[in-house]
Amino acid sequence: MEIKIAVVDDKFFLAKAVAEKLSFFKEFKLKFIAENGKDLLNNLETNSGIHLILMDIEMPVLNGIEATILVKQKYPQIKIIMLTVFDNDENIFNAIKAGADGYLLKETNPDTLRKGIHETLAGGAAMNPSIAMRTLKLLRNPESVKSLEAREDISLSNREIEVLEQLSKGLRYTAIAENLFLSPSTVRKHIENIYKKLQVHSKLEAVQKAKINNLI
Amino acid sequence: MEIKIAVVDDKFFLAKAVAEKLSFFKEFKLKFIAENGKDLLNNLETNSGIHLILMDIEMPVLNGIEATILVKQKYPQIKIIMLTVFDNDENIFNAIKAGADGYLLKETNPDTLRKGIHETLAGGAAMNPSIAMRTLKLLRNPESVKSLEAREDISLSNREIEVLEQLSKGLRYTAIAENLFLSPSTVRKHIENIYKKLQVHSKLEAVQKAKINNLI
DNA sequence: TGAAAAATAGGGGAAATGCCCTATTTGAAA
DNA sequence: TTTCAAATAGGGCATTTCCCCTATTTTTCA
Repeated sequence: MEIKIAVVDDKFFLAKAVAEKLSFFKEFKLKFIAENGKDLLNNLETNSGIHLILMDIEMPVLNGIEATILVKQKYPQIKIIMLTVFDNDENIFNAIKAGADGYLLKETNPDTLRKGIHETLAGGAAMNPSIAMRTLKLLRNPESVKSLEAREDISLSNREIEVLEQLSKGLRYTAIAENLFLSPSTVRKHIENIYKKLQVHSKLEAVQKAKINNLI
Repeated sequence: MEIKIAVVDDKFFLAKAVAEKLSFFKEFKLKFIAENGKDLLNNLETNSGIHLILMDIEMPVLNGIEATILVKQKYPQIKIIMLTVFDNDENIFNAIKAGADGYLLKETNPDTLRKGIHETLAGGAAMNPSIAMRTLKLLRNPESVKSLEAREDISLSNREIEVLEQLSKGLRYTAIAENLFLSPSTVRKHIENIYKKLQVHSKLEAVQKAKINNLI
């Protein structure tokens, strides 16, 4: 069966790149490219039978989140996969709330995109693993959802996040050192640095701040 | 690098099937197969350096959810992928809350399993699309989550809850004493009692358990 | 009213934490 | 290729926490 697809993106070259990825597979029929949400809605009125939309988020006139809400309202049968360069929590969460059926990054290779489309049409959700992990963290931490706007710009190293994760379970420095094959001194050092970056002064405060910012 | 894996499943033939899937790939080293959560924990004590656990859910003695909580508490660096035949919302949600890094179905083919393991070790989450869709629905519907929460029967006095609330903000005993017009000794005493009731041994654990059980 | 539970208060000691200090190695970026 | 951030490791010390112990007063409720 021929799968009818629409692409929504205001950046011409990016839309072109997506179109090319689709063209590798003969089961996909690209029906149109819309420049923004408004343009998409207009096209949908004349162009019936679209199965799936690949939607960018950042767009003028009507952005991808708003467009998703409107499309799902009017044509709930149409599947929507967000396809964007950005993967911040706020975008991910808003897209999910808006009713998106998947969330992939632009860098996704043609084969993964193809697989994602088929899975989505089969009733599943297409997500790349790092985004899947973000959704799991959001689910674990209802608090973090409430404060999406109040995020600070905190950059911890991978090692620091590992240590913080251990800390968050209530482990002592010695236990953390054993788990990560480090000396307790190193663990202490990492924790000192974490405290400075987060501007806190105890385990508990560190863990809470980390959770609000979806670091762990 | 060699990836050290443990499999946990009480059904011998199913465990065998998973082991065989892993054996197709030379980067995986199956360190042991445990029959249940208890057996897993025993094995982990002598067998250090495990990178990832493939865990069944339905098991006698200590099920996959409980085992995940305990493993993550003691060895947060170990990644856990649930590998089960059932995919009801309650299992999925509880597994995520317990700290699972992924959720795949037993029917998963060797190649997908391999990909999932690598993605998980790279910090992503392995999920099959139908399960990803379930998590999206859970995120959209915070209400649906509430009914799934597994709560223990813990009864704290009002005063204890007050103290716990202060504790959860990261305050020291002396600060809590001042806020509640108590002597530090009394605060200490309350906290001791709280720890006994919650069966924990530190501020952080107490606060987490209290949150899970909606006490604060 | 009498017993039980909760709240109050304190002592003491071992362990853990938080915060200074220095120092080497390594890997990435400029 | 140099320079800088990150990761590693350790010493020292004041403070805090955690876990025992006992003890009195207040509240609840059976």
